[in-house]
Amino acid sequence: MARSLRTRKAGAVGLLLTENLSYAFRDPAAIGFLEGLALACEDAGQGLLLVPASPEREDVASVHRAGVDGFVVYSVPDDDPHLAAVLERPVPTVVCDQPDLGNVDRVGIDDQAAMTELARHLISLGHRRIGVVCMRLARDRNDGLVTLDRQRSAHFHVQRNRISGLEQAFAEVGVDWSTVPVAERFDHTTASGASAAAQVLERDPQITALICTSDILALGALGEAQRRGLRVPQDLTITGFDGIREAEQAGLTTVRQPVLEKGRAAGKLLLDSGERSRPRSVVLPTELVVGETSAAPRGAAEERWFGP
Amino acid sequence: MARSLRTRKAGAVGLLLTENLSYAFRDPAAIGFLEGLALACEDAGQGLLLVPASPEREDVASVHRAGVDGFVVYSVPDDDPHLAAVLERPVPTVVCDQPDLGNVDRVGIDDQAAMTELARHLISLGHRRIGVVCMRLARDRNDGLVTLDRQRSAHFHVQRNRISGLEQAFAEVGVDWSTVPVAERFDHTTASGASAAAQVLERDPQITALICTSDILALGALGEAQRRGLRVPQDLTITGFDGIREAEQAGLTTVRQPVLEKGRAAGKLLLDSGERSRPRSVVLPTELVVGETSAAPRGAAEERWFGP
DNA sequence: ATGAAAGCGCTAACAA
DNA sequence: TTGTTAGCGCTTTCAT
Repeated sequence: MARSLRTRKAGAVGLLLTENLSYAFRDPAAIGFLEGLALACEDAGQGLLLVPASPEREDVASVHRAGVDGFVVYSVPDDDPHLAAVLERPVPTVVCDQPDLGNVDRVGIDDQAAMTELARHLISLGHRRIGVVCMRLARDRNDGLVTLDRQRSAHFHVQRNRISGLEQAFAEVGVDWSTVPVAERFDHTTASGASAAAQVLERDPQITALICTSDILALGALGEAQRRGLRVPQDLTITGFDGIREAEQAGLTTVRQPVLEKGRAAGKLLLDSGERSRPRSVVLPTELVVGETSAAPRGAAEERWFGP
Repeated sequence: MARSLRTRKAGAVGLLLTENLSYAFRDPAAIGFLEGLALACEDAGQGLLLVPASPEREDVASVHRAGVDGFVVYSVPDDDPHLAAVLERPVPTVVCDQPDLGNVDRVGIDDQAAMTELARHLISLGHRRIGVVCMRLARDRNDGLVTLDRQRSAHFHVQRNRISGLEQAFAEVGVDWSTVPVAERFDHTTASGASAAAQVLERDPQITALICTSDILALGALGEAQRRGLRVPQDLTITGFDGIREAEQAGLTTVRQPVLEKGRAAGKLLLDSGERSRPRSVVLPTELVVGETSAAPRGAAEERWFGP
């Protein structure tokens, strides 16, 4: 410690993720991101400190005491006190999946464009009546249907942009977004996906497509559909987001994002000592993956045969 | 840093694993262990520092400079300089899957007994002519068949004990261990499992069972068997070790060990401030999982019908 | 060359 | 209560 104090080097990178620590090893997308970040760290001979910052606790001390030379901030709400604490520290920082803060390096994808592309795929199949299952939108727990206002003021950049990408695409074909049921879940688990899917289907049993903002949620929704005797994709189209291995195995229609590269890019940006003149921004490409869980709704298929 | 220096508390636990850092997020068994460790850390409000210590580098500095209140050492060779460096530091330490060092806390399983149980299962099925695929046995790379001497002087406690459990069980039914081909691989990947399986099968095409010391290796061996047109288990029995999800999905016969509990136990032991009088040792239970990749060899089956 | 001393930024103990 | 000071263990600098 004395050495670090004197040399002003800790030899480690801090990772802030506003989840329980163990989440980093439970969520496949997070694991991929961390593998990439770890790759960058090992190349530079740096350690990787997972900073505890559970969403419940307001305990910012862990950020202050973290012995690190810089921070990577991964997918936290933009009003998170831990994030504010990180930005107060005079060390380089890279934020991931965050809005542009103006003065720090950024890595991310174009969530809105990616979701718009997915929406257009569904629209071209004929879907007009849809439902949405999304992750936590703010720091408070709100396991239920979401008002328009809450959607638009969501503090998670990723969720806000994915939903707004959907809204935009569906607005182009005349869908009134205020009629679209959106169910939010605090915990990112397949159980959440299942219960949220159930909630949306109860609200509007006529939907032909259920769009989930993550693969984990979509896999849960898939289970719920099966439980209800709904065939996918004949009776219901279900889509995810992320492109995790489990989704691929399930044949899920989803958006693939390069999670490992995202982590590696964040690490490189942080550890690349030079070029710290102005904030850099890395936007990685995404890819629509059309699997076996999306198809034309039955009504649309009939329309094609019998005319409108 | 100054705070940590003054209070003599870093607020973090160090994890030493002699692999590239990113391995922690690539190997399912390691991920499970880390999830458990992270659970223990988050309960105590502690961070988790992954200390870089690649097997190639002899760079012990990362251990010295790590700002941590204690170390968990996971599956390193017993002669690893990083381990020695950890033991020199005056902080509590818990070793995992290591031989009894006498003066530090330990968490592990009974590898030898677990492997003996697996061996007895195979023996009862009638297997006598076998081959083995194992992980790295020492710090040097030796991708090839292993001499008896190298097996016995292996520096990885886990591998040494698993192999010796096999030897012991098969010796009881008259198998001369020096005739059993054992292939070692430095990298722990399915590709390694495949190439090692190929090497063993080329050395002795008559073997009826291929015992792998990890599920990852076994999954690779499964692929190699398929490539060679060998049906599993009719033509060849293949077994693994660990009980990872992927193994379960493949129906692999294996030994399940509670990796998450192992991590959690290590963390609890380290963070449990009291009771530091004498070194504690936690041995967790294992369970033989008989899947669909083990069956009686064809010769044995015929013997049963036609008599010896 | 080798050795002594200052100081990194904070906290804990002590003094007022 | 509030204010002051010594010192955590190392490195770096400066003097011998």
